[in-house]
Amino acid sequence: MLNITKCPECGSKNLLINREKGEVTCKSCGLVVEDKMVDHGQDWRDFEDDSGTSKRRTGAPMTYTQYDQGLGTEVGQSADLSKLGAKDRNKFFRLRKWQYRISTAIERNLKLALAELKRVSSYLKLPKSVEEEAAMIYTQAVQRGLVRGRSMESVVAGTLYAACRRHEVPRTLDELSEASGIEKKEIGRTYRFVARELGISIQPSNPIDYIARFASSLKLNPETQSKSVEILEMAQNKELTSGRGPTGIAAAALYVAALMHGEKRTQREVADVAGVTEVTIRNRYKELLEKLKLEKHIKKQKKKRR
DNA sequence: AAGACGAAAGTGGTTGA
DNA sequence: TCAACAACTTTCGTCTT
Repeated sequence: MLNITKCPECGSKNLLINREKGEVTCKSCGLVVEDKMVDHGQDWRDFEDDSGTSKRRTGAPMTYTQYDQGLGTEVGQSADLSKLGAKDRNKFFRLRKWQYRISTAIERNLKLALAELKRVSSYLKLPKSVEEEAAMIYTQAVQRGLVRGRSMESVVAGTLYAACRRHEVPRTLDELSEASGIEKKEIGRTYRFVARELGISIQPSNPIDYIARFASSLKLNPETQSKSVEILEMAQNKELTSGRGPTGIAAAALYVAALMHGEKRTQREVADVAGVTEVTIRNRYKELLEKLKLEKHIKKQKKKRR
């Protein structure tokens, strides 16, 4: 299982193996090479923070991407209906009607939603474990009636966003938006709502989590990549990262690292892959330089004329 | 000519009264 | 519910390479 050494997509040997998440990701092109080593039996970490009612999972592994998790029941067909008296027959019909109403409302929704979920997930090349988690969250959301008043698609997008964050493979709201066709702010809204209602605790996403993906779409060297991670860690120690958009910081760190390693990328290039503007990069970049005293590493001459 | 820089005004979201 | 606020964007003029 772990004898993969090369990315089948781009041939790079620069693979990132994450045993905890059970994934092998290509750092060069972002392809998820292998994600089948997941043990679904213990994939579910505590679903809520330590306080309060925990929904720790027990029992046999289930797959949430199957819309009824294989647990559906049905009131029987009308095979031996003739044996029943009129009263029983009425009861039978009533029961089946109820069963029909309950099951169709929830299950049909789930079926549709999970299809949409899979579509978006594969569009974004998300690992299976994320997809599973998103499906699980969505299922709970439906059962709690949280979808009411919201479009199914936006809730799907929101749960996917949440699942990505929990698995530390964050996608930006923009990417989710592009993949799902739902407006960014709508996704953010439903995401927050669902997260709050289900008591999912999600820490603010870490800029470092974005580095690998951004670096590979910019075709930067691994050294540059690890340099930018270093920069980010320093920045975090100096509390430069709080309150700032993680993508902006990640972009700036990448930009600086690229300069230091002579792999120059324009601000525009970096800005594009990170989904921020050049101005934001400049601001973060400026802060990084002065707060981290990195000036000496970059050839620079200051000249002011007016 | 393209990239980098910075000022100023505008936008959407969060927060606290 | 509303206003203040911070982060980020858009736009644009200027400087640098």
